[in-house]
Amino acid sequence: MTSPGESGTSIQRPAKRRRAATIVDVARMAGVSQATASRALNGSARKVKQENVARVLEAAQQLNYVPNASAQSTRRGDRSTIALIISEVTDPYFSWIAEGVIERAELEGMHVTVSVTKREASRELELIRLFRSQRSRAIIIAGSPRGSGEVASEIRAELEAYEADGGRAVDISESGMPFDAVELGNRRGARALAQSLLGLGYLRFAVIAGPDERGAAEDRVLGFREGLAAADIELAPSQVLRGAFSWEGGHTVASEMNASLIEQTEVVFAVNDMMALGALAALRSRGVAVPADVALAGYDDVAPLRDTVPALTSVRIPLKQVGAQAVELGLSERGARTAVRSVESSVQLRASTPARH
Amino acid sequence: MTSPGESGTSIQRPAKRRRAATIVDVARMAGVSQATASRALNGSARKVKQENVARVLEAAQQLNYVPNASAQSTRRGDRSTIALIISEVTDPYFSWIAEGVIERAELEGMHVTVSVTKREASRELELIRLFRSQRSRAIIIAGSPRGSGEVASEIRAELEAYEADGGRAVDISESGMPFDAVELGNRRGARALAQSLLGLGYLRFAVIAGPDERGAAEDRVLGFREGLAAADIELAPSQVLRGAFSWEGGHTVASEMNASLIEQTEVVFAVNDMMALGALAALRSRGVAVPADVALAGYDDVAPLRDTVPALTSVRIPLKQVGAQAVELGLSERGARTAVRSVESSVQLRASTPARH
DNA sequence: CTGTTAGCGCGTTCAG
DNA sequence: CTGAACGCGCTAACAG
Repeated sequence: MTSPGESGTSIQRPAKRRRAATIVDVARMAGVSQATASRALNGSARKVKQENVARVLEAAQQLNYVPNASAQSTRRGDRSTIALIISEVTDPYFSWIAEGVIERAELEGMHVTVSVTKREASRELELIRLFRSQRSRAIIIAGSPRGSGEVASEIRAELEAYEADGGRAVDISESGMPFDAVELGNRRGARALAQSLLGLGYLRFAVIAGPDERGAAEDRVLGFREGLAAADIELAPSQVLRGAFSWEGGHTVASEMNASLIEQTEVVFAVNDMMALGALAALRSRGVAVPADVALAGYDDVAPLRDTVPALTSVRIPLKQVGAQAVELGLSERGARTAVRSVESSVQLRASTPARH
Repeated sequence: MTSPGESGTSIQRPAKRRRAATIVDVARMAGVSQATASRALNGSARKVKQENVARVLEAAQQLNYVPNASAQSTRRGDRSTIALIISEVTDPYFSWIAEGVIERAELEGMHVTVSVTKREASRELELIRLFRSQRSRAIIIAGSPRGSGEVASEIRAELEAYEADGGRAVDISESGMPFDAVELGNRRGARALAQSLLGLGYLRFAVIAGPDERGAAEDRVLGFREGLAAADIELAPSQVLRGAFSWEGGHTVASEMNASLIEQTEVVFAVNDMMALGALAALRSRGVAVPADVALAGYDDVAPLRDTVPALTSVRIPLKQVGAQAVELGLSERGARTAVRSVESSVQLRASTPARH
């Protein structure tokens, strides 16, 4: 909160009109009717005399005319923007999905508006309502925190209403909601990771999981459990630590992790890379060497985080592709049943989980 | 590109009406006039009988009514959303600014729509036009690539037109454009970094800069030069390497960096952290040890990138605060002159630049 | 307190 | 090919 601070050397600003030019102004200036102006500006079916087109375009240029998007879509019933709802902008998991969504949408000539829930279901509900009211073409939701509470069913109802009005909801997750979805294969990926780690000779595990048992991230815990079960290994409750889905979350969990638990653990699996990195930092500052004292694996395999030291074992998800597929679903014709796309993930073994002798 | 893939077990979707309910539907159902319905829904000045309010709300609920945002703003001339234009979503520099913008905007009850230029000026122009047409309350631009070309002046004209129509443009950078701005102190910060490095005993420098001499990042090169000049050290052209503003950019530059140049260099300054990390990875794979063989510094001090090994020296900018201030400017009354806010940055010396002997 | 009427800015019939 | 007139969904005047 700095003070207003008007810089002394700053530039004078030209003061002009206050109201934006409308198509009527353009028409008047061009000396044609408003209808003709409209036709000239957005090549309608009807033809307009070349000369008039030129005059209108000239006038528009002159007046710096831009159509009023609200009025336009009021009239046309437009649905020309895609809404993307994510939990957190600064989390690379979400920003890579966003990248994919934006790129693919642009290819289709659509614009994307990104908004953030901060993992609050109430905010998600509010946003869905907003986009419904804005007549967005599709609403893509990545990482909804909704479990089964009060708000959760309101959200579902809102999305159903949105679809009833002709919108398209696309879920990025594992959820069995009645909407189209892009599945990340979290469960399968985590199972594969567990098996890979077993293959490397690890036998004693701990998991750094999300704050509660809701959401798609929990599928990673589940899958990991299943993978271990194949070797008759179970995860005791004390071996599943919970924290926020962030660097800080992983850091906190690892900082507070019981020393004897660390002692007994050969490898820690954090359900996403950010948490893994937080844990890595915390372990390091506790004097616990990774991977010498304890190995570490993450999930998502987010690009710039790959080259930590030691390099982090993770499960790669083609996040950009996930975003792109969500757009494709959102733009496709809606069938009678929900459509599901899924992507392949792959275990990336690196230095943070060396083979155990 | 996966095939449509309709999952067999997927859920049946309820098919309903196709047109969204309007306020007329609500009014009819409640048995009141459309005007009363409007008043009941958004508590206007006039009072409405309690019973009617209840009937209207009930009907709205029943019909799953949501106001048509376009029609609403067509009528009210609304300006209730803030537009944020950034270069890249996946770059933490921008996503942290976005975080600040979104949080602060939410405090003011405004929504933010984020969009991305991919550093293409033409795309920036298109977006500004879009937001002008959408009557956004303010347009906040972070990291505009605009230099002085053809598009650059079009962009400027577009922004001026936008302001003439009552919008507010806010620039996040160092630019001397006639718009309000949040200054990052790039030049000052880079100068301070140079001086700190000199203080540590470094005498031979190289810089990894942006792809060209446009934009705010170039101020960092300039400031760095100024800092060195104080010790009578100049940066030869061969000591300024240019690459893309990304991990890949830094990686490429460092990969292709002349071996003898590395030999002669004591410390490399990359104009942002992402590039620094890319360079770090490249150097490492070339067998050049950091900081033993060459030291390394970045800029921005972006959060989750701090705990690399070695920890990266950088210049911290309070990015969230920058975003917040941009919102404050965008929402403030416009004065006759452009307003400028500035934030303090601070050099963070870490293991990647140890003191020399 | 309410209903009727008049626009907001635009695209689009329907006559010329 | 063009203009006059209408209506999208909504809010805000104006009369009751």
